[in-house]
Amino acid sequence: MTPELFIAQKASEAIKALYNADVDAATLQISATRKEFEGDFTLVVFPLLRISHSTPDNTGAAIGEWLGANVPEISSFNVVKGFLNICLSPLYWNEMFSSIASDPDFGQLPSTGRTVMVEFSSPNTNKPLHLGHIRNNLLGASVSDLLAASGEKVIKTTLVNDRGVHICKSMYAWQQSFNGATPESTGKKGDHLVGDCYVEFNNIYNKEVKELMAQGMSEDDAKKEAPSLKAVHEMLVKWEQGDKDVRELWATMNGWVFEGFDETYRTLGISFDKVYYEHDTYLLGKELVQKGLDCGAFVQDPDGSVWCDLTADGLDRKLVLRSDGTSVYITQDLGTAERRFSEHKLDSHVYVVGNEQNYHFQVLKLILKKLGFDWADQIFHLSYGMVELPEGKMKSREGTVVDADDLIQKMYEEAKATSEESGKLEGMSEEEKDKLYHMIGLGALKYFIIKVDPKKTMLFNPKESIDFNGNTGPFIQYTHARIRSILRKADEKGIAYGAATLSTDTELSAKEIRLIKLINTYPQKIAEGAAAFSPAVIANYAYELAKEFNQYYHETPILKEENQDVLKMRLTLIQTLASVLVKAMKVLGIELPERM
RNA sequence: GGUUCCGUAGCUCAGCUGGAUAGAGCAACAGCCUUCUAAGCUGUGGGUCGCGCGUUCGAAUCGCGCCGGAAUCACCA
Repeated sequence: MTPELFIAQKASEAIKALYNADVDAATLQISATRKEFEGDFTLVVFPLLRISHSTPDNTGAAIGEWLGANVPEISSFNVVKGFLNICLSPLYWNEMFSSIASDPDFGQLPSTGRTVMVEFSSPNTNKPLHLGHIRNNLLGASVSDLLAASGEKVIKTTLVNDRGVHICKSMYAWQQSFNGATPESTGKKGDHLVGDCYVEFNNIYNKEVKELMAQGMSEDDAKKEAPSLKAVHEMLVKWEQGDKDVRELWATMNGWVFEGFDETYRTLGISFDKVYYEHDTYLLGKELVQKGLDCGAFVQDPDGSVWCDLTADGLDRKLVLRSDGTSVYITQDLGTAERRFSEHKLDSHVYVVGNEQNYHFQVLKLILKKLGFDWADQIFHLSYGMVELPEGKMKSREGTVVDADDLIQKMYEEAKATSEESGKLEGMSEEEKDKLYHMIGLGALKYFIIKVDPKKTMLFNPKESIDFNGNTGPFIQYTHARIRSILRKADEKGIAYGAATLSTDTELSAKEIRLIKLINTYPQKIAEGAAAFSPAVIANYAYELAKEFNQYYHETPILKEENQDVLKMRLTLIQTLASVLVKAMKVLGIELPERM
């Protein structure tokens, strides 16, 4: 039980005894006492005045006195302007601390028995990953871990958009201008090579359009009549017909991209439990169109196209089947959702997709509801904002796109430079150092992105590289390294510590109680973060924890302590702190080093 | 025009299930390494929480209306 709940229950009893009124403990407002006042938790008494028919001060004092007299865990209280500040006894904190320290599963919430699928990443196979994809991937991976920590069974998945015009464009350009180039022959990562093809296609196309216009064609016509575009559409038709040559090239080039993506995923520490490919799923959903017509949710126009009318919900009419009988994007999404819920017996499904698709998901949910699926309400669109540069949006046309691989490499190099400058890594092997630089570089990048509320547009300034000081990943990594360093020294001296060594009457300082209180809120933070699908909650919590430790570190020379009980308590405290930091950062996909 | 989201210090961001004097980091300035790691710590300056009205004992937080910004509203995905 949390201390807040404990106090609320006791306060509820107090109100019953004093005023003979029944108040639900859950409705009482208990919060951590602000630093400048004395106390651990504060009960706001204003809402109780209607019951007490007295002044805030008198009501607070009356409840405080009752609590002091009847609850042994409450050692003292004071009332300031309608706020009842309550101090819990040292024994209470000692016992709480010891129970946290001895619980290896602390922070893992009990199983809910629910299964939730998280779809994220879902890349197109014509371009390498960029900064926007990184935000998607990091959010998806960490929200998955967050949900798992909150007791859900999580299935991580991605839907690879491996078919369509975009990949045909790359294929066409490759045939025209790349003379059989392969990742091996060029030494290029596969996704980058295919990305170059895509860029090349646009060059070819634009040149053709210009030429046609020079011959007197209007811009609109030229854009439609460019031979390269026609060739690409032919290619797409051939692909749909299963043409052997086209399919072969398609498979080869997609293969290159997948190899490239895999490498980036591996570096980022990202994996999936199940991968869907669009060429397998793009025909799904057509039977739902019939179902919609049958139940009257959809209507068919004279030209044969099928629509869902959402004007009553403040939206527009939405096409679900073209007049030629082929399906559109949303048709497929309807079908895949239905299949996933039935195949995996899902209780819920989270889609990590950028906010440019807010409308799409709004429509998707509504249509599924109209089709009578009761799980439609269990679909959540984790919508995240764009990553912008100081000069605005990233634009591939202007070459301002921040490439994922480049950025990761840059972070590695900066971590290396900073580490070497500090000169603390003597005696570490080159291999270990290399691993550490990756850990720090990635830690900085991941934390930088995850600490921001997902739904907000965030700014990335490539010139002012990501910081390693302050509210950053490396700061938390550094904090962990410091703690491990102290514990190593304690081990060398043969000092035993850990939950089993604790004695319950060891005196705790105010700072230590603060730390314990903060550690104790970790499970609540996990629950809160999971409910909001926001790993940012955990990131900012971890920072708070690390900062609190660093202050403690400076005012308390831990190893100089002579009282053995106090020494053990302190070592156990920082050990527990380190383990919570590790857990919290693991949710964010950030590793913590032993040294740095 | 419809829908959704954002607006907090010079900059990047927390805080938002209503509570006490709105917090961090960066940048600026001033201190602290013979001490368990200075990627740290301490201090100073910096705010009309976009604006207004309302609800309330109490509003950055909730409601309504403006203003500013973003995304989206394809027989594209």
